[in-house]
Amino acid sequence: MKYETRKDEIIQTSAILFQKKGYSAVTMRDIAKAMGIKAASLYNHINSKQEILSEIIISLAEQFTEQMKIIKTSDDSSINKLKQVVALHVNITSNNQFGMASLNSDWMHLENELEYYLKLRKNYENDFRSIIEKGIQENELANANPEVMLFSLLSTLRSLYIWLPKKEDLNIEKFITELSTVLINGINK
Amino acid sequence: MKYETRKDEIIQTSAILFQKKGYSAVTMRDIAKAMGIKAASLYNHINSKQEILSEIIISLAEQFTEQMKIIKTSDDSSINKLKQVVALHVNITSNNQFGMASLNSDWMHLENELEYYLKLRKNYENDFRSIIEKGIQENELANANPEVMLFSLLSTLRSLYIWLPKKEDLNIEKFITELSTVLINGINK
DNA sequence: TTTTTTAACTAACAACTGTTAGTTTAAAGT
DNA sequence: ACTTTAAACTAACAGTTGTTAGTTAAAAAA
Repeated sequence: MKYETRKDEIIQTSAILFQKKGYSAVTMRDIAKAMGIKAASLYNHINSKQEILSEIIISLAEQFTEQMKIIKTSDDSSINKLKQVVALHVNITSNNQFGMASLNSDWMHLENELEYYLKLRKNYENDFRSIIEKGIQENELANANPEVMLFSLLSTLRSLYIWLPKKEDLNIEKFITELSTVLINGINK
Repeated sequence: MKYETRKDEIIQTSAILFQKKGYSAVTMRDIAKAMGIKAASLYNHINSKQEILSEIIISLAEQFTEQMKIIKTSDDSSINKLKQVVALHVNITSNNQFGMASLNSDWMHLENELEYYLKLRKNYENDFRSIIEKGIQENELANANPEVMLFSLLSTLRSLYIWLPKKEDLNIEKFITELSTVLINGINK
């Protein structure tokens, strides 16, 4: 069986559609059609369109938060922690190709859960920033503007959902190594 | 006068709204309300909602394409060309904060102009890739995967529209230097 | 002064939106 | 055999959508 429950199937089908056109441009009739049923039938399994979006985004955001907490509290070097963050993004993204598009592009359409999402994101960014700042303090990272570093790293990691699907025959482990190298050592000779 | 024409005012007002909620979630009534007129009055100046999106996106995409052509055909070093590309993105983004959100998030809602937009983007990416590949060939850049380099650089530059507005009192020239340094030399000590 | 143009307005349209109510069918549980 | 549940259906709702038609008032051009 491909899906655990019918609700799960609705959520994953919706994620595919949301990724193509965005949450607002996808109708309940679009989702239903993709599943071969009528729009009203969706409501036997979910309570609202909004709930579908929440389920997609919040579960992903929580995965990031949980894993970041583990990385943050380990006693690895800053560089190693950053490598683990790269691996975290690549792994979650490659397993949730479609949902990551909603996380990045449709979070503002959350209603009840918007505040909670923003809290999770803020915490995540703060943890990320702490790792970088500690690395600079301890002379492990270059003495550059930590905000610029954070921006650059996070932008690349957040865009993975656009790029990973294009590379069908990708060796994930190799890619994590290559990406870490470029992000940490730059592109200079 | 803040706007050259009333049409220009509609386009710039729309860009602000599109940036917050995305093209599909913004209605003609929203745009009209933001301008203090009725939705039907917009049609004295523009032909369709679609036209507003096209005007925002295509003019920006053409700016990138034109400037890239100039950078590409100069006889600078690869590193200097890349620094110029960084400056190009920072400058266009800081002058078109809101429009850049549409360019990055709403291009798929283009209709007649979608094909043209995709052509411009493909050309731009190809030029970018050529600069990187030449840099590697001539031993100016690290011998890493050029696709990963391109992905990393482009992701960061395309996300500028999210970050620049947050830094109100930003020295643009200084930021271009800092960002170039991080992108080219990485974050390692 | 008269005419034309500009740019707003009201009213309405047909299509589409998320969602609800009530019904039907078949499988599962007793 | 009977009852309950799961999951589909049809029909409809009230509100919203982009857009058009026709009108009005004031400014610009003649």
